[in-house]
Amino acid sequence: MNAFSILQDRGFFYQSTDVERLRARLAPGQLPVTFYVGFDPTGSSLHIGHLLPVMAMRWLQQCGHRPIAIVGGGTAMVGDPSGKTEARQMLTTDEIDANAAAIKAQLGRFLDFGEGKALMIDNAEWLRNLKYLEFLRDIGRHFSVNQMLAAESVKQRLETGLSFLEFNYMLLQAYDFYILFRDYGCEFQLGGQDQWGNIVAGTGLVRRMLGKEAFAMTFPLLLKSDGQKFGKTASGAVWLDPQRTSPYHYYQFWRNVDDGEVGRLLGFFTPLPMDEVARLTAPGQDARAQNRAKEILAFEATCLAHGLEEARKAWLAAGSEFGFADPEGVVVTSSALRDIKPAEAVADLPTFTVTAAEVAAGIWICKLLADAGLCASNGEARRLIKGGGCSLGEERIADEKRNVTAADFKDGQLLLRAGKKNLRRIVIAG
RNA sequence: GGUGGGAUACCCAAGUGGCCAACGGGGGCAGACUGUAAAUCUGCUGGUUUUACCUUCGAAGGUUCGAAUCCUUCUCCCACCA
Repeated sequence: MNAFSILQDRGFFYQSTDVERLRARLAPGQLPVTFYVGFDPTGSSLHIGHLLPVMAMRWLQQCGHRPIAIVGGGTAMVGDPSGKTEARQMLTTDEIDANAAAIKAQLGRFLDFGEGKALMIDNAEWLRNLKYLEFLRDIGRHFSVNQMLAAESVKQRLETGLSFLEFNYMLLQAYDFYILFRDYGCEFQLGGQDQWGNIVAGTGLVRRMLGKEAFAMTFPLLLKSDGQKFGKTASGAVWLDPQRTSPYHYYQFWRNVDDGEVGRLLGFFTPLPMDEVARLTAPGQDARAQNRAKEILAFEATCLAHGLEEARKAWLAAGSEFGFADPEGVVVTSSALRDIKPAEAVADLPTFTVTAAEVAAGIWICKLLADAGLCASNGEARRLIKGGGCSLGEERIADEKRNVTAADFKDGQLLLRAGKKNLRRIVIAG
């Protein structure tokens, strides 16, 4: 199938250069296309907000095309002004290098970095050693300041101020594309909708410098139906790094998306065929079907990010905690989830260990909530209890001075809840 | 370079000597209702050993019985002028 059609059907297409030529270039039977997407190494982990391009790369790779992930070690030193109202803080080269390494490891879960199949390149390779005068003469001459000023991303920043350093970002990104085209045969760049100006600057530079045609495409901005940014929760971003966001919480993030989002998200973040997605999310479904669709979304997304085993554990843990949407397997799906039965459920809940001595002495409930990571402080734990949001096993806790003792444990364990969705299994060590 | 304005908690934003741990809104968390959804209503939203104390209103000093509020210096941002 034409990679272009796949991206379009699944909702990845926002805008591109010449649609028909791009579709023709990506058609089966043509030579594989080398394409690239840039990632900012400004953090040490990707989060859900980065995932849309990653999934698009995955589809393209599966159609036989070759992805290049550019980790912008060079451009990160400048900072992209697009979509930001303020200048970004600077990172040291050491920080950038460490972040780039971490990001590569995460991308490896989604892309096949096998021999010749995909590349990960740090643009610091060519950017850090640029000679200013040469760059101005060879590259700068191809850019019209008038045009740059007209770019939407620059316009916005003209309101609040834009340093010359940031203004140069577009040239650097265009230069990346030129180098990749020249040295790696990369003819296609993808990016977020806010990158459009930077990306077409690149295709323009390639045309002027090399007289060749390069392609560009952008993804839609992913927002929740209420206009909020997607992928943020109370605790901040939802990370791919299991140290920051556990597979269980990762699963839960997807499990709890708004009803209206499920279809779109299944298209973006799971490999399920689109006709199945349409069927799963057809209008007028009952609660079981809607929740099953969310389970499938969460399961598949977790499977990609953390692997089948973690996804299975997350599904079982969440299901044994909140109930399974479709325990009989009535809803038809091609997802591997259909082969996992709730009967296997052995609750694999986040666990916190206390010592026998602590239990013997009695543990203050607020301290336990805080230590177990359910509350940020004792004070927050107090407020939680005052608000009626804490329970121990089946018992709602009303007394903020209560101590947890051996009598509260059953078979050496105890379920401590903060709200409906956060809990810890408390076990006694030894 | 000159002149004026600004910096308050996660974000926006009041407060211009004691009633300020600091109005209000957003966001978030929790409770009720539900389907682990949305919408709605309610409570909470600096820390601690919680009727009290401690730290916080850009940074550092100072005045005062007492400062987010007054003074000095510094840093950063914005506007206008050059």
